[in-house]
Amino acid sequence: MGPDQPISKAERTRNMIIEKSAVLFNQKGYSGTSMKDIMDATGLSKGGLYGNFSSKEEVAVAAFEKAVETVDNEVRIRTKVVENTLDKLKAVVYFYKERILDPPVEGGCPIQNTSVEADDSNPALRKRAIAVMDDWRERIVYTLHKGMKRGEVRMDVDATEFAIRFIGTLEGGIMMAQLYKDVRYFDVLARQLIAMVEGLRNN
Amino acid sequence: MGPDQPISKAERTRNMIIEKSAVLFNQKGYSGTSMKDIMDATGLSKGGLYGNFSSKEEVAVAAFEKAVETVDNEVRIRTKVVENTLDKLKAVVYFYKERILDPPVEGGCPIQNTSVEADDSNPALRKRAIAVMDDWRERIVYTLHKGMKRGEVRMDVDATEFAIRFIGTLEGGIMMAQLYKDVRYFDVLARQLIAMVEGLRNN
DNA sequence: GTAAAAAAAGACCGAACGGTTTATTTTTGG
DNA sequence: CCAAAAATAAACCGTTCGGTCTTTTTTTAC
Repeated sequence: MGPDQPISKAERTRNMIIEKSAVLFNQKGYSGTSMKDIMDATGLSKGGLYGNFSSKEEVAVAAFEKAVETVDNEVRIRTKVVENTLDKLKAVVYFYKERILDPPVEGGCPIQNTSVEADDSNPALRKRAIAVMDDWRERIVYTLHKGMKRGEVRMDVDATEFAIRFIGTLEGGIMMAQLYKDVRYFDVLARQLIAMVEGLRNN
Repeated sequence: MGPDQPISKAERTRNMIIEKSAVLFNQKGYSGTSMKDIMDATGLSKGGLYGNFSSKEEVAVAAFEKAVETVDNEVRIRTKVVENTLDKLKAVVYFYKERILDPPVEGGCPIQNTSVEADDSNPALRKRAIAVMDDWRERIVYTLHKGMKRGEVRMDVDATEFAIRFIGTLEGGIMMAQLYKDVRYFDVLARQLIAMVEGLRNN
């Protein structure tokens, strides 16, 4: 790491706005969150907000990416501490299982929230959601390919197909658990996921 | 069927409002849909709307139940024409596969849309979403139990657990396909679902 | 056909919406 | 410490929000 250059007031304020609004957008959605909500959450005035962002949508996009980064960082902490490919995938499942009712960003999975709201109505947000989803999928694909090289994962596995199944099943479980506010709905899908991961094992 | 009693103008108008607004709410969500949107879609004025409903939320609740009913009717057409329990479950999967990009109600799965938006912010809608989800799950449980009596389904299957897995996986696939607007993402989860259904078979 | 009842139109309400502008304060680099 | 620059406050903009109320039109039952 180089020497940390001084961070301007503007930059710090901008980050604060993003952090606070990320929670709002994740809980109440894009349409459900007003600039007034963000003013209240940040303690800033209209001028303070529009001096740092040029529109509500720009805040929302930055907030979405911040929310994703926040979740991602927490997941990585858990996957980093295990070596085996299968354990890394299981760690993701266990992470969500533990945090489903106390998520890194209040409101649940930002990808899910943004996808479902933006798919029909907000092209800018939808585009970001797709990019994040692509990233996630490709990271799983990469993990699986590495696992094959290490001899931990069967060679006949379709990595992309597995990644889509993994993410889809996980998100379905998140959706149900969020609706009922009951982790047991996620648990059912989590068992399925663990079985899927075990199915990768190279015997 | 008995003689159809005359339907009052009010009742017809009310149904029309519900049908038109169901599409709007399913596409744009509760916060994203305004009474003006509903006025434009129905061709009615404020007076016409508030003469039939007392609030936006009341319209949204009726619209949600209508949307669910619409999807449900179409699914039933497909499940009714097959006899075997496993075929009935597969018919559900095939139905979504065919209609994922041209859904019965524009905007996708109303349960998903309503669940994800309402879980944090709209208790009335969330309550309805839970009720509908409960119904769906219990119907699958009932189907499985009937399948067991008929000797088509293995007796050691946990029906409730299967139903949750089935719905969760399906909804995960719907979410991904809706985001990408690409049925192939659903197809991956659909294959998983078919395999799950086959796993029920009593050999 | 007519009168009562029901339904719908449309003007109207205050509040909230996203966004702009100007004035003031705070930060910044010398 | 100071002046220029940057950041923020706050008044203000036109529009839209959900909802009400009065008037007009349409439906209904006789």
